[in-house]
Amino acid sequence: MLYAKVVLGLPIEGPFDYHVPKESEDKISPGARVWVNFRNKKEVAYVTGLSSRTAIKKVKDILEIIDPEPLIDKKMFLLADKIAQYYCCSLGEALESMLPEELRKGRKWGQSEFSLPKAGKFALTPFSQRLHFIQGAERIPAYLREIKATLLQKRSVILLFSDIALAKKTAEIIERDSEARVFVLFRKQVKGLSVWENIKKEEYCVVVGVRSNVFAPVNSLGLIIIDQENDQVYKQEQVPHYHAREVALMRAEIEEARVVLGANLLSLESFYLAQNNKIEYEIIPAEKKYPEIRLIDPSRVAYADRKNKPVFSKYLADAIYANFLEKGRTLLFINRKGFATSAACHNCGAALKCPRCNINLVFHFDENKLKCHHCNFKMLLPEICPVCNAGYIKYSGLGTEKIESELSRVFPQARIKLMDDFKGDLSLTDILVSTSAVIKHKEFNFDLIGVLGIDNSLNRVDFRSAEKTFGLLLGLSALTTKKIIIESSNSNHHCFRALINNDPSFFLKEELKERKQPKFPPFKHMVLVKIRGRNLDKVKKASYDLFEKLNKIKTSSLKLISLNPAQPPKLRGNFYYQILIRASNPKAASGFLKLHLKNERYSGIIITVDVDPI
DNA sequence: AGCACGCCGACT
DNA sequence: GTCGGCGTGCTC
Repeated sequence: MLYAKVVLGLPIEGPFDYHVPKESEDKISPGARVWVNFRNKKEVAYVTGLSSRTAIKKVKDILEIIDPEPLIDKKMFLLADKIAQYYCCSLGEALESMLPEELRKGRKWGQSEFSLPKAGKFALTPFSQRLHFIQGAERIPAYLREIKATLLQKRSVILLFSDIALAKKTAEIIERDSEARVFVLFRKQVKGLSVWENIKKEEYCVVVGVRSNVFAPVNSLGLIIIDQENDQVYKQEQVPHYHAREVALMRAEIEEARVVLGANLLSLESFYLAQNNKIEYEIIPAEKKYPEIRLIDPSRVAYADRKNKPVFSKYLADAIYANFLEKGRTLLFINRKGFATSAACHNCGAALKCPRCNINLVFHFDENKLKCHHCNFKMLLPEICPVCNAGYIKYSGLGTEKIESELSRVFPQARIKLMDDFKGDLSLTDILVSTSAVIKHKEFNFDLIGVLGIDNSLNRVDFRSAEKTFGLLLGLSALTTKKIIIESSNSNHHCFRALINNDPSFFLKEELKERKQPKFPPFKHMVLVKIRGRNLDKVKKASYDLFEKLNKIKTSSLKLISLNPAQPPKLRGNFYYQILIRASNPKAASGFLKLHLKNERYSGIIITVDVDPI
């Protein structure tokens, strides 16, 4: 008798034993997909091993073997295993996240006639030589250089970009520059499976795509390049919540490949990695002239219109008008999305921070209190600002929505457009009003950029708010060679000091210092246990119960920090609570959670784990 | 995750 | 008496 051990793409660990029918014994191998009957449903399963015995009494038969040859090789298993351990998911879930949709649904694929050359043994290179960081706007030539060197060794290259359009555009450039086959691969692509098959057939090639392309089925992987690696899109929103950068490092370790991380501004994670491993990072100097940056404190200057709500300062209004008279083009940037979460003094602009965590406090209407979402610190809303002893604290969020109509009122002669209904021709526009969507348009060139409400972005309840804000400002600075006027009451913030001096590395150094004391990433890891359900009382009860239970278990692998309603607390009919955990070692923390969440069952409640949440 | 089994309340 | 609510446990 022969039994197969299989795993499924479900949040249950397994493996499960199935009987291999006599006539199929020589047709099955580990790594193949099979159809099985699992709890009365026909499901795709992945064979992890074979055995002549089983401890299970009622074993079902395998219904059908899908792959005559293994689909998943040893390296894929190793990678899936690392992902499952790090991101606290089952092996089956990790495996499924690596495969294209069609294969997960049991579709057959054309086996490759290509057989790998005798596993070429690559020299074991130390970690620091396998990693390379590139900071600066003109990164493509550096990528081409790295790609060329890798192809020369007849090894494959995987490139990840933050969006599909950029991936396609760069694929064309690479195609022109090199002789190797270049593929574009992404999920939900027409004929995606055939592209996937073709990649498998190539001895070595270049594959360009977005996040999931980190799993491209190339042979002899030599290099993974992640462009704009600080972008949040590399984090997957569904289980398993993997980050392509982390997976790239895992895969590179298995396949002895190099990793190149590029960005206008490196992520704090990468910067920390570089510092810890004493890796010099390559800084590419910009060719464009850097604009003059001017900071205006909106609490200390006159406004364009005193009667109405202050929308923008007189200084900025005058500059826009002067620019208009000279037929210059203005961009007015408003970070519309980042609003109304912090409490700040209306006089001095200071945001109220948690004395323990140094992050912004959140105002809760129901209790009229300020709370820290990290450690549960609470305080009553003070009437007087503790920084300037005057003014009054306001729940912030200026009326930015009305910017466009305000502009039309102040400048009736100007042609004003919103980015949303912008139709590609900048020449007919005097003033463009936009959110961060404008940053993608690297071809834009303004004579003046006004930045409004950036303090809302800086004061957000998120330890990454400064990093995100600086990234935003850096992106804006590439859209002009002349002048940027920023309204902010935080003129001393390292974010602006770095911007004025065009020194991103200064920002990274300062930001790293800020994160050290509160043990924020990249110093420690965060883990979020999310509890969701349709009934708020049940979710609440289950959450408190779970928090208590986890808190009672003695462990050094993690520290429970807080239990709070999630942001947002209600989504698509479900209520969300979350337990925030700090850990030095995500693998150990995941192991702990897997072990102890296994027996935690609450009716109508679903618990998921997000390691390194964004 | 999703589904079956099972034990207590309102009903033709 | 039974239909059906959801709490609990299991999936080879």
